[in-house]
Amino acid sequence: MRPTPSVLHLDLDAFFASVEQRDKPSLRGKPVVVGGIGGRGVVATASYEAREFGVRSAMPTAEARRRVPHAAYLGGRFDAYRQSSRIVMALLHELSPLVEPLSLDEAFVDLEAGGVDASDPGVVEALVDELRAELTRRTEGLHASVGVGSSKFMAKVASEAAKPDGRLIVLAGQELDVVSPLPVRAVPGVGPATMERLAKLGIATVADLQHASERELVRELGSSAGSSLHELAFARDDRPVQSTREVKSISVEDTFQVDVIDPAQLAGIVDRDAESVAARLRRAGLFARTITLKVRLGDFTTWTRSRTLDGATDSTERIRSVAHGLLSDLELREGVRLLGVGVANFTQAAQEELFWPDESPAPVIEQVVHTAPAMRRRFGLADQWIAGMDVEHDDHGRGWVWGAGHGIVTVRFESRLTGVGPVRSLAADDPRLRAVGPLPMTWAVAEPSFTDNQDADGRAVDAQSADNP
DNA sequence: TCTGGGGTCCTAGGACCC
DNA sequence: TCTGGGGTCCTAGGACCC
Repeated sequence: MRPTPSVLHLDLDAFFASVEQRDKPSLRGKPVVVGGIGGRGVVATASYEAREFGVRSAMPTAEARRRVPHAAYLGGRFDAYRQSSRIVMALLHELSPLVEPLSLDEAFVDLEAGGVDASDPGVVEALVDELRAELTRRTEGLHASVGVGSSKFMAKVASEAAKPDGRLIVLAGQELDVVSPLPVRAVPGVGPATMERLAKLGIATVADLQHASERELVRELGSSAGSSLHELAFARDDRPVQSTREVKSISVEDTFQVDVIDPAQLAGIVDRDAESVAARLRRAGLFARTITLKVRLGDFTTWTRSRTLDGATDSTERIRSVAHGLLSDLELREGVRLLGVGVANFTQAAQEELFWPDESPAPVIEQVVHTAPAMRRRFGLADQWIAGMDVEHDDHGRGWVWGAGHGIVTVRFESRLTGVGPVRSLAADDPRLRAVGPLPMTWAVAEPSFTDNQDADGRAVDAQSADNP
């Protein structure tokens, strides 16, 4: 804990949904849900209008549709989110060289490292107000909540309390007043399972947590969670803001619209996943020793099987062959809901083994019928028009896909720079209609070059963005 | 209502070595 | 001969986060 509130946490409000409302004038003030829009999708972000109906992140989209049938359901445009995220991160870098992105829409900033006089509350208040106003200007209408405190924990708790579109600066000495009345669930790291265990001990609030002994917490939650929770209960937290973090793993997984039973089809999916993971590994200039296969069955039972090699590899063939070996060791009699391949245990240099041990050879796939939407998109087989995506028409200009099916695609022709535009239905194979990228922002931030990417590879944000659809 | 995809960190048990 | 303790590596699963 620092003697002054010099850690800042910024969180963009309803980020994905807000970008959609900014770029789609007809959706402003309306319920918008961004996430998986297939039968097995979940909500990534709901606009505040949708939240009024009880729609929440991680809720099955089917449930959201039941609650708000009239909301706009959009598949997400990660290029657009990344574009705005870069503007925000660049703005934060103007405050301090020490910025730690947690995701596209969240970051910590070390104000002390930026030379800010955090001992003067007036200085911090003015800085945060200017930051939020400038953020809204540069992103052309997004809003952020900002918390400032004497540690990462306090800053995060403060920004959460400030939501939406607010700011809270917790002065040194006020920490316990802010933290004590909170439910334990508000402490980062306390999820449903931990909350249940604490409830059994009669602990519901942070104040309750303060009265529990560290020994009791460690006995119930294990040494790591137990002692860290005991510290956080008193707002003690000395974790530094870290601008770079090493990537520890890379993975790809797909949930299928319908469970897959056909072994040849499963093998084909493992093939594609292994290829995609190997490509990302090479792009990052890394070599992996551990390869993991993940399988989820129809009843949600989840298995992972992994193998650690003597050497480190970035070879598609090697990863494919190990993943196939792991798959064939499983006895799959039921349908598979999810399949994925991951790599971990990285080194910076190849340490290829001279000989590969005998593994089950990768089966020859004659014909693979991919059912996952991501897979179909990759193959351009179907789902050409996904709700929410940016399109351009030779005659009607820029717009976005409102819906598609039965050979028809419905487009609303509008953009961030127009008013609410008209809706037109077109033939799905209209040659004058094509998918396009997001409209450039006036406040442009250069996309990180390939070299920059490698340098910044430590950051989870970059690892995530590498292969998003 | 029926549960995404990308990650990180932790735990526990077994193998193995000294 | 039975009995160690500590450290490291690997595997599997689980909790959590956005």
